Amino acid sequence: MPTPATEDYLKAIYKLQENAEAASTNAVADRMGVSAASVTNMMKRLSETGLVVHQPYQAIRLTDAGRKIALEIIRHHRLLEVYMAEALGFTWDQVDAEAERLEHVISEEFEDKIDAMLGYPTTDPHGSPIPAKDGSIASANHDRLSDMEPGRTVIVRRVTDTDPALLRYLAKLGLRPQNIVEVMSKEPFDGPMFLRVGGEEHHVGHQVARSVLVEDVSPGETKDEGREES
Amino acid sequence: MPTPATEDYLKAIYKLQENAEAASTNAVADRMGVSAASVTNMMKRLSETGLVVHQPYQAIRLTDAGRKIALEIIRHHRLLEVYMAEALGFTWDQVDAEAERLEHVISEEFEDKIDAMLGYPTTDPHGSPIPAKDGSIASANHDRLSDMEPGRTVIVRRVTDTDPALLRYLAKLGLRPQNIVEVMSKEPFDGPMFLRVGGEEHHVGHQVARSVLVEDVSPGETKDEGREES
DNA sequence: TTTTATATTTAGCCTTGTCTAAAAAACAGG
DNA sequence: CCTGTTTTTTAGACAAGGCTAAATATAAAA
Repeated sequence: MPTPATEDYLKAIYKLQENAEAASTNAVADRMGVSAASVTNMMKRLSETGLVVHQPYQAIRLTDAGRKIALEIIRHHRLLEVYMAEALGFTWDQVDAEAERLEHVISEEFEDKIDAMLGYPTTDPHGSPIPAKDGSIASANHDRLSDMEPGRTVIVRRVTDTDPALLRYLAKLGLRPQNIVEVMSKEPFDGPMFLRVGGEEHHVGHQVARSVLVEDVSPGETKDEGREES
Repeated sequence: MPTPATEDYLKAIYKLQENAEAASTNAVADRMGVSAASVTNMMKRLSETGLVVHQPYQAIRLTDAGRKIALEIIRHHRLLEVYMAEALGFTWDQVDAEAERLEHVISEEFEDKIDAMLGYPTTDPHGSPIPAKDGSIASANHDRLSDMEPGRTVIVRRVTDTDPALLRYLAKLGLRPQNIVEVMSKEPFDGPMFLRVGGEEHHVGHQVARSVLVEDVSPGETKDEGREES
């Protein structure tokens, strides 16, 4: 049985890889809020137990065993988020912090009970996919709102930030999964975007728009043919 | 913020004191499943942080600060037990083990939300009182079923064991809080009791009957006047 | 290609929580 | 009041996780 610390490291490495970033010692250290030396030390031990592969000075990779644990924890995390939002009335900015601690201690029965009670949800309140019990996970290839050109109409699919203040701001703007957004205009050099969301118009900064993933539903747009080279 | 281990020690000491037993090093070690040396070591540190008072070779006592933490954790534990039984469909033999881990990680918001959702319950599924937020706790002075004489009619108020197998056995017998029990007969020398519970008759051993706390409701019995010296 | 900057690892230390084995204190019986 | 038993504490070790400071690779720039 892995410790909470082990689970957190594996989760951090998984998320970096998922994000197509190299899981370097520093990247993991940043994400976890620990020193780089602590990461090196932990990687040595996780290598010995066969959860990661780490050659000195090279990127860290998860083994199948390591990935399995990471996905189990992410499953716990996201199911708990849905449960707390749906059943306990938590707001979407509160659920991450709470799930961060609960994810390490719930039993398989607990997981199964809330999963069934929620009707086997496939995404969490932020639109992130919930891994299945067998370790499979849906990987939607969404675009960033910040990359969308003026004139586009999109549906918000996912928000990739966990900062409660940012999430409250996004909720106020209506930038939540399933909501429709029209891109009115966009300033160059990573300037703000001008958006229409549910009848209201807002200017939002580039950093904010970067954390909002969307699906293009503009008239004439065919699914899955957006950014290929042609 | 106390660690889970600290919380567990304080809880164990609290329960011993509640049970009118001296919280000796050995008693705590037994209850926690650790060595006596570990307890001595931990008590030294908890003394330094002002959570217990421990003079070498003497019984351990909780300070006000220590008792406060113990009661907060017990509150978490019992609220979680009620919640899991009521809202998630766990059986009363499963809730203790699960709550044992969750009690250390839920936030105040989580606690408040389930408390409200449950309608501010005052006892857990085993009949144990739930401490209030201010640290007060109802102390009912119940008798042990094993001490009741033939002819008595009692109501089960509480079960003081957490072993799942025992709890399933008690449930099958109908020995659950609020159920009415008639003591038909009782063998001497800690022998078995013959009981009538909800139309059925059962022979139960002394150890089992000891863990069932009851309130005497026999005709002519006046409340709170049972075992005084007269 | 040499220098400089950045990333990573090593070395050494710390705290928490646990253990076993040995020493010491307390208790009980005669 | 001495002696054997039980309880408790001390001493010393260990594993998990974390840190800082110093050493060493690697990458970037001149």
